[in-house]
Amino acid sequence: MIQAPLGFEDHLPDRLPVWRRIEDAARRISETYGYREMRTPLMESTELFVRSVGEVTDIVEKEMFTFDKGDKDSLTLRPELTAPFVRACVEHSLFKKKPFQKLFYVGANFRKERPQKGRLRQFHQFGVEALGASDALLDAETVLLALAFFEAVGVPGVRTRVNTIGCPTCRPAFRDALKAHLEPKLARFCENCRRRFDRNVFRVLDCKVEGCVALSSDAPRVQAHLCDGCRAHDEGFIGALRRAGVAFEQDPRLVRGFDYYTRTVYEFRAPGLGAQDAIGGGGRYDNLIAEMGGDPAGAVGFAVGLERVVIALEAAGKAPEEEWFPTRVYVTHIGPETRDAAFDIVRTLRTAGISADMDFEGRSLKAQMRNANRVKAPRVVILGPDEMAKGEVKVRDMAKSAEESVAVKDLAARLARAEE
RNA sequence: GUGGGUAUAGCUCAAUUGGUUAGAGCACCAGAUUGUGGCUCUGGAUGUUGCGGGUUCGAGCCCCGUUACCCACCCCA
Repeated sequence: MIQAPLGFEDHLPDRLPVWRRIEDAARRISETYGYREMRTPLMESTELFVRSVGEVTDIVEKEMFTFDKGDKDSLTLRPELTAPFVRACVEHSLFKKKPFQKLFYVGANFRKERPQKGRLRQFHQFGVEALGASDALLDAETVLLALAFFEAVGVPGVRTRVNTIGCPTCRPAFRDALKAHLEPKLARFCENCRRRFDRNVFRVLDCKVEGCVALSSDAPRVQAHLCDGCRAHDEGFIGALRRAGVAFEQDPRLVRGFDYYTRTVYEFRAPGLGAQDAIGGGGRYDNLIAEMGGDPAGAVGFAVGLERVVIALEAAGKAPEEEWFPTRVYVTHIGPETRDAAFDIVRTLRTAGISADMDFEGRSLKAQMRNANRVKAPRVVILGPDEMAKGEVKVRDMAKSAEESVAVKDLAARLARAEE
């Protein structure tokens, strides 16, 4: 038996209503906040992610699905959508047309990691990007939008953590101070932290190992090293959240994995997700547009993991298995001589915009009725030899168990009325 | 890449200390007076017990290997 590749999942019909609910909410909320949907290719030049996400990140080092390795035209299945969005805006000169763009996406991403709960190789994200402006109110707007989305789909218990990580002006000094502070006691940190020390020292602050948390508890804080611009920005962001009445936690240990983040970073966690409890995350990336060849301009955005939203909903008992039945009228037939006529009726109803279906397996009337009931069709048309001889059919109201005779030529109009 | 766990019907799970034709519920199919759904009743089909080897008179059960999946580490949504 051939099965789906590791970390790739089918979305069977019974599971789809949950996904539709989530995607509909994402679109509705985004548009309420003034964001427009954009779609970009599933593949991009490998170079795009190497330059944006960062050469020494896990994603670029070992998690990309890359084709034509080494080739100049090397392509990679997108591991995230921020960089592609910036690329598309620059490529199509959207910023010339309008320097400020508010865009959102719902789509698939790919990372070649070991799957576990809440982590797949093909996963789906909903995200928004406010590109071309540096107002701290936008950082707050994106947080509010994400929270409105969680509220709309019904994810309970979302906790918001925020932090600032400075900018290229002030971050180097903080990094040096952090390194200087940690270096003397490096040997007492866990193996991972010792590795992080060289790769991305800020991640040491994110370590969950108790010993490391204790060891770094008196480490220097970003706040003490922020430049004036970053400090003012952070205050603007925090102030806006406070005025909006958002419950959030300022966490100096919060850091982000991608190179392009500057200033504001934030993360949403939800219960029930297992080890991967981040349901969404985002922040500001003020240098990415320039790096992609656009005129320097700020941007901010987030991404939400939709599989994790589904898990959170399931954990909260809010994602019951639903079945989606579109058929409104089920047309039964008795004997082969009425089958063609039944198909004609189905065709007519569909043309009139009424969702209709019939049996194609040559089953008994009883079986056809059972099937009509199973697909929850509110009405059943019964066409037997007797009815056909009179040029009429019986229309059965399944809920009322009542039947009436209707001339075939009046059927579409009669059922259209019943649908209203 | 590393560690741990699991593997029996379409699904969820049973199967005495190793012992006969591996069972149940749900789902599926067919019936229960002529051409009529749900509820009920009756009947029916369905398995290479993941795969390969070993021990044994005898293996779903014990041993070894292998594969797949799950969870976790790393990192991230």
